[in-house]
Amino acid sequence: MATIHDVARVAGVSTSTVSYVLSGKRSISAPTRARVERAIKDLGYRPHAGARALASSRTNVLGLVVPLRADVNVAVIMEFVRAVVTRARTYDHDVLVLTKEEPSGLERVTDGAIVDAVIVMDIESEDPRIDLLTRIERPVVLIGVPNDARGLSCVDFDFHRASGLAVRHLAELGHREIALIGSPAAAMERHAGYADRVLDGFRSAAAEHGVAHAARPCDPGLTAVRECLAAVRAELPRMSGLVVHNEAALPSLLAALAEEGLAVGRDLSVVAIGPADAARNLPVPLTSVDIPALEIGRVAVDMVMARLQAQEPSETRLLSPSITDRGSTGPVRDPEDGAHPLTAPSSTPVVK
Amino acid sequence: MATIHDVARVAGVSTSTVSYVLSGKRSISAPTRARVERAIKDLGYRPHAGARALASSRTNVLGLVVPLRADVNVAVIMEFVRAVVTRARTYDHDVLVLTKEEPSGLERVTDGAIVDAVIVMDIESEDPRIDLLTRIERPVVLIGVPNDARGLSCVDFDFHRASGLAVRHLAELGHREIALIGSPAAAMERHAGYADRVLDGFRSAAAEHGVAHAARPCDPGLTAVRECLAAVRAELPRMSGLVVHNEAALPSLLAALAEEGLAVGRDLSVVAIGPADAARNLPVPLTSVDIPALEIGRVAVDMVMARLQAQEPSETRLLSPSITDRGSTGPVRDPEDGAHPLTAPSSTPVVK
DNA sequence: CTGAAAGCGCTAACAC
DNA sequence: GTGTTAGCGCTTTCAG
Repeated sequence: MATIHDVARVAGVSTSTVSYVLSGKRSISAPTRARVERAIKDLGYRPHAGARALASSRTNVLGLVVPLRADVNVAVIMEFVRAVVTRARTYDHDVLVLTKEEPSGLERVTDGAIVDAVIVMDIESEDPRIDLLTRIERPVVLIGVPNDARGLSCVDFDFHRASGLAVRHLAELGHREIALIGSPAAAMERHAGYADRVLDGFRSAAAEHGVAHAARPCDPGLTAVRECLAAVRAELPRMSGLVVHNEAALPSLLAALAEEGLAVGRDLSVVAIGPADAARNLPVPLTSVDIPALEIGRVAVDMVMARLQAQEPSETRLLSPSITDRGSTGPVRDPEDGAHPLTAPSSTPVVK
Repeated sequence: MATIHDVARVAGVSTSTVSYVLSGKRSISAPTRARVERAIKDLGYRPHAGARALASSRTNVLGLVVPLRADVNVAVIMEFVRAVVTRARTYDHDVLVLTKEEPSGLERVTDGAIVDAVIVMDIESEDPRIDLLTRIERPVVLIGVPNDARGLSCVDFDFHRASGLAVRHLAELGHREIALIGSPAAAMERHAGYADRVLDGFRSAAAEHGVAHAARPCDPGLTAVRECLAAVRAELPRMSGLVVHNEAALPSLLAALAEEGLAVGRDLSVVAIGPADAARNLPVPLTSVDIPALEIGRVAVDMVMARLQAQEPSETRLLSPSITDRGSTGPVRDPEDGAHPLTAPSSTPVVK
C-alpha cells in the first residue's frame, strides 16, 4: 500500500502538505491541491487507520453496544443497527459492535482507544452499567432512558405517550373497556425501561379517558395468548379494544381471535406498538404506533458526534409517537346491534 | 492513559519486556513476569490499539458485511451477527459492521488497514462483489456459496439437502403431492443463492421419491398466501404436504389454513425451512429444518482466523441439515377416511 | 502557502 | 532472559 510519503514524492510536495490537503486544516493553493489529489488517485492511496489514530487520537470508529440475546425485538434491533451504521458513515465513521453480554467490553474499547465514542442500546430503568458509563471519558449516548441518567445523554421513543396515544385512539372510537397485552413476563421484569413506561402511559391515559382497563404480560404461544385473553375478559367482560406491545405474540393473538370468530377491526379493535413492518406483514395488518427505530438511531449518532466535535451539555431527547391506521380499529359495536362478542361469535363466519 | 513506558518504569524493566509479556512471544522469568503483570494491573494499562496496529500491522478487528435492508431473514441475520461477534471475541478480535449497501466499504476498510480480514454475508449465486473480493489481499470468507467462488472460501447451510430432507420426511409419511412455498418473488430473483438451491433440492428429491410437486414464490400477506395456495392446488389437487421456505409468510399461511378449517399436522402437513425460533413462536409450532445460523457464523470466524494465522488453501464448507419434529406433519390421510380437504372442510370445526 | 521534523505508543529485530 | 532502538505512517507544531 502506498503511504503518505509516496503521495508526497509523486506530487512533489511535503508529507505535511498531503496531510493538510486531506484534512483541510489549512489552505492549499489550487495547483498544489490538484497535484496532490492526482497523486492520491493515481496511487490509490488510503491513509493507514492505525497511524492516523496514533497521531491524532481519533479512530473514526463508534462503539455500539447491542443486546444480542434480546428475547423479543430482533427486528427493532436490526433497524437500530442499520440506522446507526448508515448515519455514522455520513460522519466518516465506522461502527464496531459490542455485545451487552461481554462484561467489560466497553472499558476494553474505550481504554484501548479502539473507538472514539459509544452508543449503548437497550438501557433498563436501573441499568447496572450506568455507573461504569459515567466513568468513561468519551462521549456516550444511551438509547433508552434510565431512572437516573447521571448526566449521560439519552434518546428514546416516548413509550409513555405511545401507549397513551393508542388508548386515546380507542377511547375516541367509543371503546369503554380496553386491555394491554404486554411483553413476556420475563422481559417485563428485566427491561423495566420501556415496558414500565408503556404500562404507565396505558394506565394514566385510560384513567384520563375514563375507560376500564386491565394489563397482562404475555408469552408468544397460542396457549399463552388464549389464557391471557381469558384472564383479561374475566376482569373486563365487555372488553372491545386491545393495545398490544408484544411483536412475537401478534400471530398467535390473531389466530386466537380468528378461532373465536372475531373480526379484527369490527368485533374487536387492536392497536399494536412496535416496528411498522411487524404490524404490516401479518395476516391482518394492524393499526399501530410505530417505533421509529431508524430515527432514534439517527439521532443517537447525531448526538454522539456533536459531543465528539465540541463540549455539549448532556440532554435527553424523546421522540414523539404517532399512530398509523391500518384498519384494525373501528367504532365500538353497539351492544344492541347483536350479541356481545364474548357471548356468541360475530356474524362473520370463519369457515368459508 | 498509561503507556507501555509507564508500565516498564513501574516494573523496572524495558518496554520490550512488557511487550513480550503481553504477547508471550519470548520466555520471561517468573519474577519479571509477575512484576510486569502487577504494574499493568496497578496502572490499569491497556495497549493503544492504533499504536499496536501501526507497529504490527494487525488490528484485531474483523469486518462483517451485513445486508441491512434484507427483506426477509432479519432473525437469521441477527443470529449470524451474534455468532460472529461472540466467536471473534474468543480470538481477541472485535467486529466492525459494514453494510452491503455501501459501495466500496470493503476496499475502504481493507486498504485503510481498519480490519484484518472480512466475512461477507448474503452471497448471491452471481454475486457482483466476487471480483472485488478476490482482489483483497486479506483473508475473506463468504457466508453463502456463489456459482464461481474463484478461490474464495465459503461456509453455508446445505440448502439443497435441507429441502431434500423436508421432501423425504413428507414422502415417508406417504404424501404423494407436495408443494414448495418459497421466498417472495423479488427475493427469489435477487438472492438466487439459497433460494435456487432450495428449489433444486426440492425438485430432485421429489422426483427421486416419485411425488408430484409444484413450487411457488409467495409474499407475506394473507391475500398473497391464499392466491399461492390456490395456484398450487390448481396444479396438485390432492396436495397434502407443504415445504415453506418463507419466514415472513408463515403467520399468514397458518391463518389461511385455519380459515379453511384445515388442521395442520392432520389435514395438511407443513415443514418449514428457517430459523428455529421462527418455527417455534407461531400459533402452531412447525416441524422444521432449522437453519443453524449460530454454527455457520462460528465456522465463518474459525475459517477466517485460521487463514489469518497461516496460509491455508481455500475451501467450502456446507453444514448438514437436520429436521426437528414439532408436530406439524403426520401421515397422509386416507382419502376414504373422509372428504378431501379441498372439497370440503375437515372434521375439525374452527369456530368453537 | 509550504516544509522539516518531532513525536504518537507499540513491536520486533538486533544486541548481549 | 533482558535491554536498545529503529521504525510503523500519520498529524501537527514550529519555521520560513
